[in-house]
Amino acid sequence: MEANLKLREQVKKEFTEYLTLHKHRKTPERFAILDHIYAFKGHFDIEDLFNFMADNDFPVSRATLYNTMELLLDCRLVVKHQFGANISNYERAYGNENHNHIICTICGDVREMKNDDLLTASQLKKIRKFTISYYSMYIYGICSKCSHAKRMELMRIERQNKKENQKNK
Amino acid sequence: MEANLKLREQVKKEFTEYLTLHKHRKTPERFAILDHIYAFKGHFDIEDLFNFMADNDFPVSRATLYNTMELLLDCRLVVKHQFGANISNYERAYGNENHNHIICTICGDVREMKNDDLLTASQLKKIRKFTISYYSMYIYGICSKCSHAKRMELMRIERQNKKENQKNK
DNA sequence: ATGTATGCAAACCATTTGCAATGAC
DNA sequence: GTCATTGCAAATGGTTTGCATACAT
Repeated sequence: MEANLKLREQVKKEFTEYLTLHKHRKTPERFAILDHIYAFKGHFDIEDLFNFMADNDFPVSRATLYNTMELLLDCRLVVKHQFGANISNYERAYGNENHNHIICTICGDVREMKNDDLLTASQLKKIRKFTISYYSMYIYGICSKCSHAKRMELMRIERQNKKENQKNK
Repeated sequence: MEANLKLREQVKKEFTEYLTLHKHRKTPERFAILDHIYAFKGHFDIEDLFNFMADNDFPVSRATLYNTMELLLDCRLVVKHQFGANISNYERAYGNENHNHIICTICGDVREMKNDDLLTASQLKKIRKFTISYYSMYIYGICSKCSHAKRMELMRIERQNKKENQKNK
C-alpha cells in the first residue's frame, strides 16, 4: 500500500506535466479519474469505473470518463484492450508490467500470466520506425470450464445421432 | 494459387465435417462465405466481406455473415481480432500462421510481422487447463507517420508557449 | 473575461434479435 | 413436411457528439 501511494503520486505528477505541456486544464475530475484507476489493479471497463467512482463519492459522467481516457492513453498512463466482446477494457500502465492475456473465446473470461520478456532485443529491432508503447501476448482458446461444457455437448449430440441411426434401421 | 485452391478445398472439407457432426445444415451461403474468406489473405471486417461478396455476385445478408462467423470461429477456421476500434476484424486461420500485429494507437493502422514461435514449450505448459486455439502478439505504439505528426504538433505548441511567455513579460 | 471541460441527452453505428419466408433435410 | 437458416428491419448497447452550463486560467 505504501508503494501504491508513491506510485499514485508519481503518475499524478506525470499527468500534471502532460496537461501543462499540452495546455489542457487541470480539472479535479481528471486527477480523480487517474487516482481511482491506480487505486485498483487489473482490467476494467468504463462502466466499472463509472460505478466505482460513483460509489466512492466522486461521480463523473461517462462522457468525461471517455474524454479523460483519451488523454491517459495519449500520455501512456493507461493501456487499452479489446478482448473479444465489443467493450473496451483498460488497465493502468505502471506497476502492472509484463503479463499475457489468456482469453476464453466462449465465456470471454480473461486470465493473466506473467511473461518473461517475450520480445527479445533483436526482435524489437525488427520493428523499424515504430515507437512501441506497450506489447502483450493474447492467447485465445477455451478455458477448462467451457471445454468441459463443450465436451458434454458433443457427447450429447453423438448419443442422439446414434439413437436416430438405430431408429432408422 | 494452386496451393490456395488446395487449401480452399481442404477447409471446405473440414467445415463440412464440422457441420455434419454438429447437425448444422450445409447451405450454399455457408460454403460461399468460407470460400470468399479464403480467397484473400489479411484482415477484414464484416463490411469488407459484405461488399466483397456482393461484388462477386454472391450477396449475403449481414445477419448471415455474423451467424456464419460464429460457426467458423467455433471450428477454428477463422480467427477474430479487435485491434482498438469497435470493429471486429477477422482473418483466416490456415495458411496465415505465426505473425504479430503492430498496431498504431493513433491512426489504427495494423502491420504484420513474422514471429518465430514466441511461446516456448515450457511457457505453454504453464497454461494449465486451457486449450489454446491461437495466439498472437499485439504490439501497440505509434507509427512513423503519426509519430512525425505528433512531433510537429508538440513543436507548434511549444512555439506558441514561448510566444505567449514573451508577450506576458 | 475567455474559452475549455463537464454533464446531460440525443445521435451513431457495429452487432444482435425477432420474425416471416425460404429451402435443406 | 418439418424446422433450421436466411434476410429484412427493428432493437440493443457501448461510444461519440452537440450543446448549455460550470469553472480553470
